[in-house]
Amino acid sequence: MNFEEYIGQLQQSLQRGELTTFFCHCSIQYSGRAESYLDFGDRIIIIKQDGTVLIHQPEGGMPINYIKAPAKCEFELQREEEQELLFFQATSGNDQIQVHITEIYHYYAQRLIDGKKQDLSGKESEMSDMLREQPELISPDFKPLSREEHTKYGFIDVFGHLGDGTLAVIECKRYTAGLSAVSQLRRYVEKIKSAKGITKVTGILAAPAITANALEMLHNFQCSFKQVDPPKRHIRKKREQQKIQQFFS
Amino acid sequence: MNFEEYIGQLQQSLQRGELTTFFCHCSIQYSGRAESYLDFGDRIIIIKQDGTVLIHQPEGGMPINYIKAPAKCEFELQREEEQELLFFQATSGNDQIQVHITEIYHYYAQRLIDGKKQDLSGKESEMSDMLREQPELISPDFKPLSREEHTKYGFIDVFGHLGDGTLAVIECKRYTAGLSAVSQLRRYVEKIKSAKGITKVTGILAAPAITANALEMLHNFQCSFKQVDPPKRHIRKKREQQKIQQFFS
DNA sequence: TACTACATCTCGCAT
DNA sequence: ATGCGAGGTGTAGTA
Repeated sequence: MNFEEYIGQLQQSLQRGELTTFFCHCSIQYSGRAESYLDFGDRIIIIKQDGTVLIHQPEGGMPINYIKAPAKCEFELQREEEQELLFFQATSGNDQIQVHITEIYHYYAQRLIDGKKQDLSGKESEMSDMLREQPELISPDFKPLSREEHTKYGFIDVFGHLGDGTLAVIECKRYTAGLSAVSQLRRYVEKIKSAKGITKVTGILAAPAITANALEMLHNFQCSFKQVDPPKRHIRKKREQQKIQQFFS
Repeated sequence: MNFEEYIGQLQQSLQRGELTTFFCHCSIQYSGRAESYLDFGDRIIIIKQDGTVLIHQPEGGMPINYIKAPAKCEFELQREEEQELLFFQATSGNDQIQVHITEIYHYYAQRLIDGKKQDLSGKESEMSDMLREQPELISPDFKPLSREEHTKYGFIDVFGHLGDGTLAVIECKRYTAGLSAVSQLRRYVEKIKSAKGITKVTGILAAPAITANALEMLHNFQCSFKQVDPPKRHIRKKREQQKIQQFFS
C-alpha cells in the first residue's frame, strides 16, 4: 500500500471512529506547552476514538509524544528531496505535533466497544476512612469530628480533638511522607488556627513512614508523626503453574 | 487463528523481542500498590520490547492498566463454563495484572529499531536560567549569586541579594502558582534563615500568574510575587493548507 | 539507594 | 472555568 492509499485508509478509519494504530518510521516535532524534536526512528502511533493521539517508542512506559483529545488530525502526502513521505499533524488547543513518516510497516484500525469503568481500591481516601472508623490508630484519646473538611484552602483528611481539648488535624499519606506533606499539614493547621481563632491546634501526619528531613521539620512545628499502615488489601493469590510460559525473567 | 496458535505466536514475538500489540475483548484484574477490576470490554494491549505492558481503552489518554518493565509475561489457555479463553498475566515486583481474553480481534508484532532521544525545551530550569541571566526581570537591584552557591543550599531555583543586602530566594513556576508553590518557597526561605543564621531573607515567587489564595498566603509570610513570563519559545508556524484533511473538528 | 521536585504531568472533584 | 490535591503517578537529578 502506498502513502496515498494509506491516507485514504486513515481518513476513513477516523471518520468511522475507529481506534487507529500504525507502526512506522518517523520523526516528530512537538510545539505547545513545551517544544521537542525526536529524530527518525521506529514508533507506534495510536489515534484513539475520542481523538487522543499517543506515540510510543519501542521501550519505556510513557508516550514520547501525545496530544490530548479531541485532536484535529490531518494527513498529507509530501515530497522532499526526491523522497515521498506521509506528513501527519495533530492539533489540540495550542499543542501540535508534526510527524514525518517515511515508512509505514503496519496499519490496523477497528471500532472498539467499551465504556466500562475501572473499580479501583487502595486510595488515600480509604486510609482516611479507616482512621475515622478506628481513631485509636492515631491515639487512644483521639475523637474524630467530621468527614473531610473541604475548604477553599484544601481539604483536611481527618479532623477531631484530643482528650485535652486540643484540635487535631490529620493528614494521611499512603507512602513515605516527605517535606511537601509536612508543608501541607502545616498549612492546614495554620488555617484552622486563624479561621477558628484558637491556638490549641496540632497536626498529626499519619503515614507508613516519614523521611528524616520531614520529621525534623514536623517537630519544629510542634506537630507529630504517627506510623500508620494503609488499609490491608486482599492479596490475590498469585497463579503458580508449571505449564505457564515465561519471558522477561 | 485459535487461542493455542495465538499463544505460540505471542511467545515467539516476546522471545524475539518484538513490540507486540493486540486488539481484544477482555477483563482485567490488577493487584499491587492498589487493586482494581475492569469488566469485559474491547481494549488494545501493548507489550513493549523492554517488557513494559500497557492496556488502553478506546478512549482516554492514560493506560487503564500497566506493568512497568521488565514484566514477566505468561499465557495460558483456559476453559471456563464451556468457553475457551486466553489468560494473560504480567508480573513485575509486587504488581500483577491478570487479563481474561475471550476474543482476539487483531494481533501484530514487530521488532522496532529506535534509541533516539527526545530534545525537549520549555522546562522550568530554562526559566530559572533566564532569571539568572536577566535578573532585572525580578527587580532592578537584584543580583543573582553563582549557580555553584545555588546548588549548595539544595533545590533553590535562583538565589541572590537585593540592593539593601537582603538575601532573596526565588522560586519560579512556569504556570499559575498555587498554595504549594508558596509553601515550597517558604520552606526554602526558612532553610536559608536557619542555615545562615540571618533574618534578612525574603522570598520571591516568579510566575506568569498566582492564585488569590496563594497571593494572600505569600503576603502573610512577607514574601512577594513577581509576574514573569516563561522564556519565549520559537513558535512553529502552523501549517495552513486547504488540501489538508481534517477530522475531530 | 533514598530523597526531592518537575511534568507538554493527568485526572477528578468542588467552587 | 479555575483551584486544589491525589496518583498504582513517572522520571530525572543528586547525595
